[in-house]
Amino acid sequence: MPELPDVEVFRKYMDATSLNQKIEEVEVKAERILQNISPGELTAGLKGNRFESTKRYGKYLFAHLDNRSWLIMHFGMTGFLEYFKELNQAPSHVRLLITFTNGYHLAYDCQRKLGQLDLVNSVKNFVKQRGLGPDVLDPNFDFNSFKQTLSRSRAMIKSALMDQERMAGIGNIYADEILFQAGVHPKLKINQLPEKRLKEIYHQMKNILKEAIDYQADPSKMPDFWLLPKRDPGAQCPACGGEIEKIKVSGRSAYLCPNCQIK
DNA sequence: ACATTGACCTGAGAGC
DNA sequence: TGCTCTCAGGTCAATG
Repeated sequence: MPELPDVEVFRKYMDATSLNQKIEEVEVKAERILQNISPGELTAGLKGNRFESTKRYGKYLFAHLDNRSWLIMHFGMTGFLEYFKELNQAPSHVRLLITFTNGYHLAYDCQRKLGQLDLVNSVKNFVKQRGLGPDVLDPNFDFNSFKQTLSRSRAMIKSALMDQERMAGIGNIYADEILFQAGVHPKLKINQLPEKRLKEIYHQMKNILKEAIDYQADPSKMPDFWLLPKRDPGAQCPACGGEIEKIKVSGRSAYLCPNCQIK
């Protein structure tokens, strides 16, 4: 679930629900989610404070507190946020439960516990220390920067798109969508791609991610010509009607149309 | 440099 | 119904 578009949707959700309310209670239900902080420290850092604003960088969500520190959220494979009133409405795998003084709760749910939570003082330092590349939707990340970060690389294009140190935000399924729309086979090496193809990938990358946000990152709202809602071997290619194929690329499942995405 | 594999975790869904 | 198996949208480390 949580690639750049999903995280952007979570960010907006948090803005719409959880800002400017005093945090009354904090419950850490899975210590393993915490990065460099103890449950006590996290609780102390949140309690009595309010979230004032949010920020997203790649697949990370940051919530600014009025004590000037930032709650960092990464969602792993299965994370999401849920705001609700009654505890019996809580989702199934709550790992952090925040209760506001208005009686509502904000839950960070993460079934597989592969997400991460932390508290830091500076987003800039965090991004730097993590070695994250530019956020893919940053307007400053233009075609030249894109080309630059790929230059002289012999990596497979799909791996490069997903490499958070090159550029931050793209994960397995949006990489597949981008390459499908660009008509590029995921295993092609970067140095096998002429500039024209790279331009097409760049263009699709920006558009697909923006549009996915408009669709609330919900596959059921995405257009018929997208591959994403049809990730299923044997499904029909929305472009040519051929059979969608599933292969492994850098250890992950890649879905593609062997007819439309030539090697 | 880059690909691959397995580990980290838990549970949904498929197949029997 | 219940059991077993496979797989999952991420990242990290070890290995070739």
